[in-house]
Amino acid sequence: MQGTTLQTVERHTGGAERQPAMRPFIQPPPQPDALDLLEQFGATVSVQRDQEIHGQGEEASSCYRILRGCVRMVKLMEDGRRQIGEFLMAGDLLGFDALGTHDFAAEAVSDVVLRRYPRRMVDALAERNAPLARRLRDLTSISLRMAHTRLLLLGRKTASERIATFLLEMAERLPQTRAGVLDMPMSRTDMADHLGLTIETVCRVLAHLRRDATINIERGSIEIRDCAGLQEMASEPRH
Amino acid sequence: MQGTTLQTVERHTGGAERQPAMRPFIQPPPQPDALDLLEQFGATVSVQRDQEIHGQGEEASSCYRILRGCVRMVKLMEDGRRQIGEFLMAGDLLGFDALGTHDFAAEAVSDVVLRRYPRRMVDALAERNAPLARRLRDLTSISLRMAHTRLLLLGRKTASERIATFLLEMAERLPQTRAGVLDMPMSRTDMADHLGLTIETVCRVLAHLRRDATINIERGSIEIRDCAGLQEMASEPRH
DNA sequence: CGAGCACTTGAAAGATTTCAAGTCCAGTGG
DNA sequence: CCACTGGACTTGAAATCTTTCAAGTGCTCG
Repeated sequence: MQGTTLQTVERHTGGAERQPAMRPFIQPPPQPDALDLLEQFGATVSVQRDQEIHGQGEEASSCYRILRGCVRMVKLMEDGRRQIGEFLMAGDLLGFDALGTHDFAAEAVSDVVLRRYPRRMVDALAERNAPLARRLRDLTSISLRMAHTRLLLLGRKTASERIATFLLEMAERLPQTRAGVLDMPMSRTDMADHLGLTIETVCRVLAHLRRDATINIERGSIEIRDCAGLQEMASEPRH
Repeated sequence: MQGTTLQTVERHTGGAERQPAMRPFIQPPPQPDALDLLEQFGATVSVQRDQEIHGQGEEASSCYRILRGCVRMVKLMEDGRRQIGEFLMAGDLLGFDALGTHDFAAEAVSDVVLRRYPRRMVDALAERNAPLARRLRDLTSISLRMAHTRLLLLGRKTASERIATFLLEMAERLPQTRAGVLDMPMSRTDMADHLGLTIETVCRVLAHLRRDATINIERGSIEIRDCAGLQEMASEPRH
């Protein structure tokens, strides 16, 4: 299904392979994880920037763990309007919450390395392993919670609130080389399609934040200079 | 937690109780369902219109099956902005996809009868029963799929498209007394908060559809007269 | 060095919201 | 029984936020 875009780098047989050593801030989870069971069925694959990992509506025959890079989950309308459900980063899981087919297409925002597991195996193992089954359910619940949070953002927040919320979320999820400096792998268009805005509105709000000295904008990265200001602007929902 | 708003009508001990006989169009699922296991731990409760079933962020100690009536899932912001994640109808399940705490508050749109199950039991049974565990995971995946569909609606669809999509969705989910006539238990405000619009915009779009003879509006119900027209207007995403 | 693409910025247009009246109905009390 | 009140719903007009349309900048790649 997704064969042409994926280049199998290594067909793995041994134990759990961890993150590449180059990014020391991405720690493997120290605790044992029910998902570790899957490791023996994993294969490491590379996907180039803008290549599709799987299509929308495609049968969910694999799921993935992202080892490196950034992935966008994309839904398209007939006329080209696009919604990015979420961005996935190194360490995130992809497709474990699918039900038969993928709700979104998955595309590489940057060059991506991921570990692929056959869904057939995942389901078979879960059938006989209650902790794994539980873990998978919780994983899906976590995705659901994130989607619910985003409903409020898209339904009720203003453009500035959306941008502020997004920046804070990225600050939590992205590896920060220097304090407050976020590598932003996605384009302005991607941000816009994630936040339900146009690219121009994204630019304008970011420009406004820059003039405020709330953030600093550089090529491919954004520095958060006034985190508290952003938090105020984000209008988080009642806890 | 949710004690004061819920009135326990019956503490049940026997087998699966089905829908009340008054609404013949709500059929109990004929196939056996892994969830039937829970039935012996269920209790039937009634909740009056506008009463809370559980609060937002509250510990998810129970889950429910809706036997009768309509429930809204609500998220509030500090300043009162409100997002309704979804409406749940007779036959729908509530809280089975929660993770520790409820993402939304659940409120009765109309008088509601539901069957309550202790989550502790649900989890305990799932631990020892793989089909049930699988069923619960699939349930959560279904919720997630619906949320993902709604992200596109809120992020990218116009007001008319949102209304058309909503009406068609209700047409599929609501019991229809007469062909094409939908009992709409929720207020315009509820619809607006579900669709990320204002009440005025909802009214205006509905009025426009009425002038078009696409729908007919009555007290508490809407008749769909041109389903194909609505489908065209809804701009469904690529399949 | 030129082309192309991502990004920015300004100005005008437009969709939706906000503000303001009304209407309609159900329930209440005289 | 009927007027009254309040809430849900409608509708119009003005305001506003965001988008659309247009240009222009700057960087990267060939």
